[in-house]
Amino acid sequence: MGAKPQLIVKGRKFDQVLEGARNVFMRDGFERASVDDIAREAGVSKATLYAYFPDKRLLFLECASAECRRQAADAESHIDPNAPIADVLRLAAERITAFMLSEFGQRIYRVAVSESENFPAIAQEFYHSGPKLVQGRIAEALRCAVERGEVAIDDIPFAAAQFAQLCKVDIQDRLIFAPAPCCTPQDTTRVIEGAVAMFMARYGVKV
Amino acid sequence: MGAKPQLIVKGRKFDQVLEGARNVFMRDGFERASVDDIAREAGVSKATLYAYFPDKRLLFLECASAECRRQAADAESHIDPNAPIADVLRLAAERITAFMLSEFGQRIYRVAVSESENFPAIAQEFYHSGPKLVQGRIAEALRCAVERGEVAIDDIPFAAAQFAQLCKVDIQDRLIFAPAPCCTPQDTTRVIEGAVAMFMARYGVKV
DNA sequence: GATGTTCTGAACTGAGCGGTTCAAATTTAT
DNA sequence: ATAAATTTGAACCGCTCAGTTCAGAACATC
Repeated sequence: MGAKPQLIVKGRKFDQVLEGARNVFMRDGFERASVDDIAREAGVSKATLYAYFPDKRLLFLECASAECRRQAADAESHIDPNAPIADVLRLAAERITAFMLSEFGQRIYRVAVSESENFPAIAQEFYHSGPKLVQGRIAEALRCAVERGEVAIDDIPFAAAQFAQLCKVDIQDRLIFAPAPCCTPQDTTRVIEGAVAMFMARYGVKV
Repeated sequence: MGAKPQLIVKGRKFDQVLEGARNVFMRDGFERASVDDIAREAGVSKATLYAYFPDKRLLFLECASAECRRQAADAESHIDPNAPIADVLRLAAERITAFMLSEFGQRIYRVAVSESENFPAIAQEFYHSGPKLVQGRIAEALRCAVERGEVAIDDIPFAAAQFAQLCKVDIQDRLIFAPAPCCTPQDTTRVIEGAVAMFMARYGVKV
């Protein structure tokens, strides 16, 4: 049989550890997560865990980095640069709101904010593999649309940031601060349509 | 001499305790703040502290509530409902960005997010005495402007939320996630002017 | 099935923290 | 001055948690 792809990981349980840590850290944050809990969740002995990661902080850093990479990979959507810009924006808005509404999106944001002071490196990585990356994608699409003459924009990155921001209207704050059932699909749709309408009103070229 | 205003507080050191707790909680968050630290910061013995607040959580709740009230009081600015709406919005935007950029604004947001899961009541109070309140103020101003025929808006609260959101473009994320020197006054001005321009393009009535 | 590696489980250390206690000291009120 | 209320400091309890240790079991490899 063909040799299985031998990864650089030293032992069998490496991935289990990372997976378990991911769950617990995302659930409880860095401080409240206990190493014993992580070991239990990972189905691994504490000794094994410490064989791989001699320090809780290192384990957290590794997890957070992995999550950021995963997040960036998930954002790898193919944007059709030839579609009408309003459609492209609507699609982007749908992805942004969906991410915010997802369990994963909320948890990672919370953890990133909470630990941004103790782990500034992680905060930066999150920023670049999340908001900044999205902004860049939108900017690319806008650049195409400007060339096609659909929109007139002087500061493209800024306009992209404005649009991304408009997608969060009322959703982000309520998700974080208000109790659970706070964003109906209708709300989301209104935010998305509102964002597109506002953006086109500002930058759209009258036909 | 006239009797000093006797507050309902039982002892002399009550305010000291609250003040010290405020500082430490805002610096370290709930979990990382130690009661011994708070007592030291307040210049008060641990026994005294526990005489007033028999529980760390109660102390935190009291502090957070007080901060929310303070925050709401600070927002008590007089909006001239007869001024042109663009000017009103510009002023509101300046206040919003100034708050975000302030040390206080950043700390309270961070703490609110961090503790929103363990203290949902606090999170809600923060939301209502902060973002929600601001949104309400803007909505009022918009209502006047609609009556004057300066703008045409169907969903006023939503439009207010949109504007408030536009004031945070790129600032909020960078303040939280990126290292310190990240927002020049020029950046801020661009965000404010960009928000007003966009809002007026969408809702302004052509003269 | 022998050998070397990885994993286990459970006990242990040491430190920090929330919360308590109390006799003595200080402040305030009468 | 005296009595009552408040504050102090320091020791103390019980608990949790990060990190260590190690003899032996499970596993992989040849």
